[in-house]
Amino acid sequence: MEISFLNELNESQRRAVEYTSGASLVIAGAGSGKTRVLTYKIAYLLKTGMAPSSILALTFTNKAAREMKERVATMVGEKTARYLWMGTFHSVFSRILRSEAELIGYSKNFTIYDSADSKSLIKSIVKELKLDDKVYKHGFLQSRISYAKNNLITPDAYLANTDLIKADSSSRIPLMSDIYKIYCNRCKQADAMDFDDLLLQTNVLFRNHPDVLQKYQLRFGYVLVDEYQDTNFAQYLIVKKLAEQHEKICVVGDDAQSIYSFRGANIDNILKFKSTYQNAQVFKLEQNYRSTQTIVNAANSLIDKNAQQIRKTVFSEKETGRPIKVLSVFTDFEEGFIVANNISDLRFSDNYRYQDIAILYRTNSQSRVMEEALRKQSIPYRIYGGLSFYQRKEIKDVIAYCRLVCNPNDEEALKRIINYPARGIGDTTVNKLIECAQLHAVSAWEVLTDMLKYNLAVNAGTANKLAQFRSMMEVFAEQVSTQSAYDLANSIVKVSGVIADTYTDHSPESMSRQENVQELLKAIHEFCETKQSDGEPTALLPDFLSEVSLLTDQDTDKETDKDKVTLMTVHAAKGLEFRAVFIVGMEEELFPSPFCTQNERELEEERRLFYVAITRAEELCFISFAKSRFKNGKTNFSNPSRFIKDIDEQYLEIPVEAKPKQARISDWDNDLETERNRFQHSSPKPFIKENVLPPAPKRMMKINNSGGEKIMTKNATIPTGAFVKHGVFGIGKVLETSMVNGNEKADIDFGEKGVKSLLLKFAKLEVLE
DNA sequence: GAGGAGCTTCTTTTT
DNA sequence: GAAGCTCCTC
Repeated sequence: MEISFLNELNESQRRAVEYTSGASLVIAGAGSGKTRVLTYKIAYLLKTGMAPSSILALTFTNKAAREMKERVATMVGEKTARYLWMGTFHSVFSRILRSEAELIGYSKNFTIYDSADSKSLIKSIVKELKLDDKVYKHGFLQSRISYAKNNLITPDAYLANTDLIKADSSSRIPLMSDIYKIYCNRCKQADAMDFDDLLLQTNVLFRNHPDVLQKYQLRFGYVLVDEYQDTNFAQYLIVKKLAEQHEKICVVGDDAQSIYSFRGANIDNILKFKSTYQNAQVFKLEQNYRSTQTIVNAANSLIDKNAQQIRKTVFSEKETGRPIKVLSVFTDFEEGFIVANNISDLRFSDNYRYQDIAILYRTNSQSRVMEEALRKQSIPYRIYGGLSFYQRKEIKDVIAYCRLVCNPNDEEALKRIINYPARGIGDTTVNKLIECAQLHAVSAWEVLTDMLKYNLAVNAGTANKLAQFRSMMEVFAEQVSTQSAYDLANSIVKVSGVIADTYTDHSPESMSRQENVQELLKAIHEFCETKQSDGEPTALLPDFLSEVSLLTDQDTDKETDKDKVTLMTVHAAKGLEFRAVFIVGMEEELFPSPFCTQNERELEEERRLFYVAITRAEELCFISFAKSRFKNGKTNFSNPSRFIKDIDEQYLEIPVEAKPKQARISDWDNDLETERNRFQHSSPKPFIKENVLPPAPKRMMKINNSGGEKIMTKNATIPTGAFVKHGVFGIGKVLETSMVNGNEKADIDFGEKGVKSLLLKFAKLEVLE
């Protein structure tokens, strides 16, 4: 059959698209047209006679799914495309779980706990068990539970696993397995699944109900998976089971862009695909259509340092392009300033629009300095990540009401709103309520429905308040199946008093809370309208909730954000591309993250992360590092990231003094001094002001600021014999002071670190009185 | 039980 | 620097 759109593909892309007779793995280098292959393959399957409802295409983000659906729709028509099973793992399988929920002991309207809900539940369990929350840290417990679920280890299997039990007792958390078990029971009791459950319970469903598995095996004639390198064991197994019979499966990914192991992603899934599917065909897409040769080659030279990888030769036939510019700066403030300057330059002399430019960083907390610098220079920007719309307090409050109305057993929702707005039901009462519920092995709501029966020990006044709350919720609950989602949500915010609570004053904060609540109502309204125009029955509140719980920040993207610079983490940037990219904060202790330098495997993942960052750039890439950075309330000194050295120098433009030599600390101090001199002389204007410095702690006298302006005073002279504190060398004793070219110099004994000669003008010293 | 002051801790990436 | 927590007062 001649299908004309295949001519729009290169040879290897075309071969990957046309192979549909068995399992296939498409290794798609960065920028090699991965999404193109997926969409064309789906179009090809449709053109060759497959029904759209037989095609299952799984992605990791809603955005990727939406974009792919749109692209398929332009090729085969919207009418066909809408019947495709296309979405994230979590959304597709939550849909399947809802229709099969009763089989595994959940109800159709089960709640999805987000990670804040999980965290809160874990905290209360630790508290109820009267454990020390400094030993049993909720973050660690949460990741441990997530790890277990991702690897399909049930609480019983956990208990039987001697390795895990040993690890827990050596981490001094021997009760970990109990917490895990209680956590699962509580979720079940609340009729709630957390994110990991959506995958775990799907596996449970398929394992315990072979007929159900078979139904879906027959339904899905072809399975496609995007970003396969990011799948975890639970996802791997779901996919494997679904494709077991026919092996009509195509996975697409790039092992070099595997950056989600912290979420359980297992790079082995892609590395060992060929042994899972014996007859699998492998296609490699190696031509990069995105970036200049320099950027591709630089990225190749970096990733070459990783041992774990599927070797491939990514190449570009675009122009050579300019080298990657390395910017060495003194402070994080200067970094922001320089980046902002460069952005203005690009805009005026190289004709870049703001939307062509992105600033990428390792951690969200780095966005603040960048933001300030951009604002000072009136550069429009848009920050992705951080606190998303659905994580704001007022939004979570309203959603919690909705959740409780749809699922009265939802304990986390109940805890959140039982006393919001304040109605005199305090912590003591809530604790009693939950304790009582645990005692009788029922949900907290169940206790509320019959406080006498369960012997809830509260006084009459409190009992009355609880009863009032209960009847309010019952009135809402009665309307769940009759009122539209919008009408019900509207009466909830009015009757519950949430709206009134946001109108208490006229502060900007409460104004913005009002706006947000209105915005949410608008979103529910739009949701109902869309369903209606699709000819579906009236959208109910549970319908809205099932969609909203899997939305993320990126999905609330407004199209009104036109010409703005993009600020995001490198993780969030995966899959995106920009003409110019600034990768900031390329420092040790930051990128690679100090949590990931323990072993080679983690370090390689960080290197892949840097690889992802570089390959976002089409034309220009800038890498910057600061020698000092304000972090967690204090200034830290750091060295350039080891990863900069991993890039072949021929693709870099490095300022002389920033050449990464063996960064010995004693050399570093000299570098700092050179740098400070350079900075003082070349800086266009001093933008580091006194007030950006952290306040000097009591009993300490500040000798110097960090560069721009001299604030040293005569009486700041250090007496011989005084003890001083230095950011890098620690505490030392002043041996001698002298004047060098009009500058005061001190010889200081730092003990193990040796005796250093420092110019007081430059060295950041605190005198310990 | 509510709300605020002051202390401590803790820092990664997210469907 | 910010969020979370505890303790204190009303």
